[in-house]
Amino acid sequence: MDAKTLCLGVLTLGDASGYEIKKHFEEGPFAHFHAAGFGSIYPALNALLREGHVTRTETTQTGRPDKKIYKITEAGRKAFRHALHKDPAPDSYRSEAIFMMFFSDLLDGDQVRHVYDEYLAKYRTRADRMARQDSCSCQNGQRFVHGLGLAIYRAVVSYMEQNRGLLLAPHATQQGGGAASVAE
Amino acid sequence: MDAKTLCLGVLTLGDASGYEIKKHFEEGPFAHFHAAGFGSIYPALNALLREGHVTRTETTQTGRPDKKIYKITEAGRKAFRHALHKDPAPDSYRSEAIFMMFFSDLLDGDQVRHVYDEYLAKYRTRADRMARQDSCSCQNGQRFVHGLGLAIYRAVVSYMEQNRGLLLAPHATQQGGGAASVAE
DNA sequence: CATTCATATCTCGCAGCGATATATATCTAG
DNA sequence: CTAGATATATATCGCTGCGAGATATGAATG
Repeated sequence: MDAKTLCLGVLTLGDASGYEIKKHFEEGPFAHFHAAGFGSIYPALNALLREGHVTRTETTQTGRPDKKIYKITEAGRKAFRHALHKDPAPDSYRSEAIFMMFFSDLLDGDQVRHVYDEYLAKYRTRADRMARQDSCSCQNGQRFVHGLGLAIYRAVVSYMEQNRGLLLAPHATQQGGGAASVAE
Repeated sequence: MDAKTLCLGVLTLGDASGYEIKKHFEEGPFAHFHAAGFGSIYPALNALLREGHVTRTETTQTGRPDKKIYKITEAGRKAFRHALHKDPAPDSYRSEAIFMMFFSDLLDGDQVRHVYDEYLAKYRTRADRMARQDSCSCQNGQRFVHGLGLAIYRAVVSYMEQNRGLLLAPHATQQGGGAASVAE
């Protein structure tokens, strides 16, 4: 699925600028299942404009830089629906943090603890934020995806809490404690 | 984390050819947390050879094409350990299937059912395979990562089974027949 | 008064994914 | 018995697109 299709998808939810589309991929409802950077979004929007799949309105703002609001056209909706009817590419997940934890025996204790703590904190924050967001979205697909994200985040948090001992020294589970043998 | 570091990581687990390294990323213990294609692996191995981080042994096989076995050097181990001490890049997860399910209201029922069924089947298979693999790996980091993968897959399967109704029409599950109201 | 942050658009280089080419032996189907 | 698929094995090429930076400005922070 290319960047154009992703942008069209966001635009079916409402008109937006390139900047807003990016934010959508960072904080929005499917932030957790896809990403896109400026380097893909802006070229994609220009291509969509050329193809007549979106229209562009330039809004002059006082103070702020000018905004270019993109709106999906009927042709765009049709193209998007068409793209959704192809077989989905397989999922791809990549996590450097987990790769590091896999090799925890090659790392010193402080680094493992650091990576573990940061990772758990990040997933806790996300789970909390998602739980608060609730399902303001009325559409079933959106509710389904939101719930799935939440379920995954909770599973990760729960597993990590219960298996901390596997990664971090078998002796002390305390963090404040006095670093007995671990000296640097 | 670049392809070179990923290859070094695999080679700390044992000598391997480029082909075997690829298989490692497809079926091995961290298959689920990273991927790499030939287009990244072979150039990476050549670069590592130039840098002295691996050595290469050409083995002539009868029948099969020649194999080039790569072995990590002391310098390579050091470089790998060094790379593991940098802050990990944030996770990235991309799933076209979930993106599609998000927009399930724009798709016709057959397509949604198709995507849902394929997706659930794939995750069930993976969860089963992982459960069977067990933790033959004695190292803690490997056990931790294996368990985490299993926990995530189980959470996905469980959530999807319980929330099938959100995506697929509330009335009928209609697989074959005329479909009354409640079939399941 | 300086700096950092948030809004906003856009380009460029480099990494790397997917597809393809090449070669061969075995396994499967017609 | 041959045709095609499958598995082993290496390698390159083009296109996509990510990350980093350039550019611009007002508002909040120090």
